[in-house]
Amino acid sequence: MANPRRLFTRGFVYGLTTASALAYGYLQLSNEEEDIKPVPVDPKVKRASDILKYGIPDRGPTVRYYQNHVLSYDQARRTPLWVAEHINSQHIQGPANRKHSKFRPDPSVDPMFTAHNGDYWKSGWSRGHMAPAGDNKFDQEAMNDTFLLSNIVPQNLQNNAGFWNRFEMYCRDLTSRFEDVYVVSGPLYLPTQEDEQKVVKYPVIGESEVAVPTHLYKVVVAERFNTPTSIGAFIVPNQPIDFGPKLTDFQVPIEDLEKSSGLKFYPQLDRSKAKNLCEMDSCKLITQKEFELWIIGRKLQSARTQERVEKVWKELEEKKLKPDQYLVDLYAKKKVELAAKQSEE
DNA sequence: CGGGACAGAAGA
DNA sequence: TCTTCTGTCCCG
Repeated sequence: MANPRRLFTRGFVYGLTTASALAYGYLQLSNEEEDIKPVPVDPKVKRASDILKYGIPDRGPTVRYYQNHVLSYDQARRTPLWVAEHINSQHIQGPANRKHSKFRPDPSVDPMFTAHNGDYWKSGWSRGHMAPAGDNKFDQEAMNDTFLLSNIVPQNLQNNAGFWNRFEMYCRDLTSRFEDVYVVSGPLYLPTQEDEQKVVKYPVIGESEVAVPTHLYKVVVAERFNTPTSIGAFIVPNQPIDFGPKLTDFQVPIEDLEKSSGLKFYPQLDRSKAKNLCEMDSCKLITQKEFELWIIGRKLQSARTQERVEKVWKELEEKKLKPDQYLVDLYAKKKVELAAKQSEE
C-alpha cells in the first residue's frame, strides 16, 4: 500500500499542473494537428509542491453559511469582511423576537480568531449587526444566527440605533415596491490624510483586539418583474449621524467602494443594464417625527407597568408628536391591560 | 427597530 | 466565595 503522504503529494501536484496548463492554454485542441503533444508543466508551478510541502497558509473558510445569511470572516480583525442577504416580504414579518436571542461567539470560528462579548463590554462601542436581526422575523433560529459575533462589528451606538437603523428599515421597506432585495454589508477601514501621507488607523477593543471600522458599507440590489434591476452602493461613517444628512449623501459609485473594500460585488449581475437605485426609488429614510413615533410605539408595546406607559406617553407629548389612531388605541389597550394585571397582584 | 447597564440568581 | 449568566429596566 502506498504511503498516504505520497498519495497526497501526487494529487496536489496534479491539481496544480492541470490548473496551470489550462491557464497557459497548453491543453487547447489544435485545429491543424492531430498528434497529441506532451503537456508542458510550468516550472514555477512544478516547484510549488516543494515550497508548500507543509501546507498553504490558511485564512479559514472563505464563505460561511447560516440559516438566512452568508458571510466571509476576517480572522485578523475579528469582524466579517462581507455579509450577504436576500430579503423579501416573507422574511421580515413573523413571531421571532430579538429578546430571545443572545450575542455569542460563533462556534464555527477557530477559537483563536473569534470575538467575545467581553471585548465589547465597556469598550464604548456597541455590537452592530451586519445582517440585521429585523430581516429575520420569519424564523427565530435564523434571527439567532445573526447574533453570532461573526456577523457583528463594533459600531457607534447612536449610529447603530439611529441612521444605520433607519437605513436597514429602508432596505426592508424596499420589499413593498420590489419583490426581491439583495444586500451585502460590511466594515471598511479607510485611510485619512495625516501630515504628508495617508494612513489607515483604527482602534481595537478587548482582549481579542476586535477591529473598529472607520466606515460601514451596504450594496443594495432591488428587483421587480419586468423592470430593470437597480443597484446602489453606500459608505457610512461609523459615528453619530443625525437627521440632517440624507441617505443619498452617502451614495458612492460602486467602483469606489470596490476599490476600498477589495471586493467585486454581484459579479454575475450585468451592470450595464442596471439602474441607479436612488433614481428608480426615493432612497428616502423615514423622517425624525416618523422615527420617534415608531420608537414610542415599540416602547408602548413592551411596557410592563402603568408607570412606564404613562412615562412613554408623556415623552410623546413633550416632543409634540401627533399620535395616529393606532397609537391612541394601543395606549388605551395597554392601560386597561396593565391595570387589570395590577389588580391581580 | 437598534442597543446597554445593572442586580440578583445560578453555577464553579 | 468569586464568577458568569439571565432577567429586567433603561436609552435613542
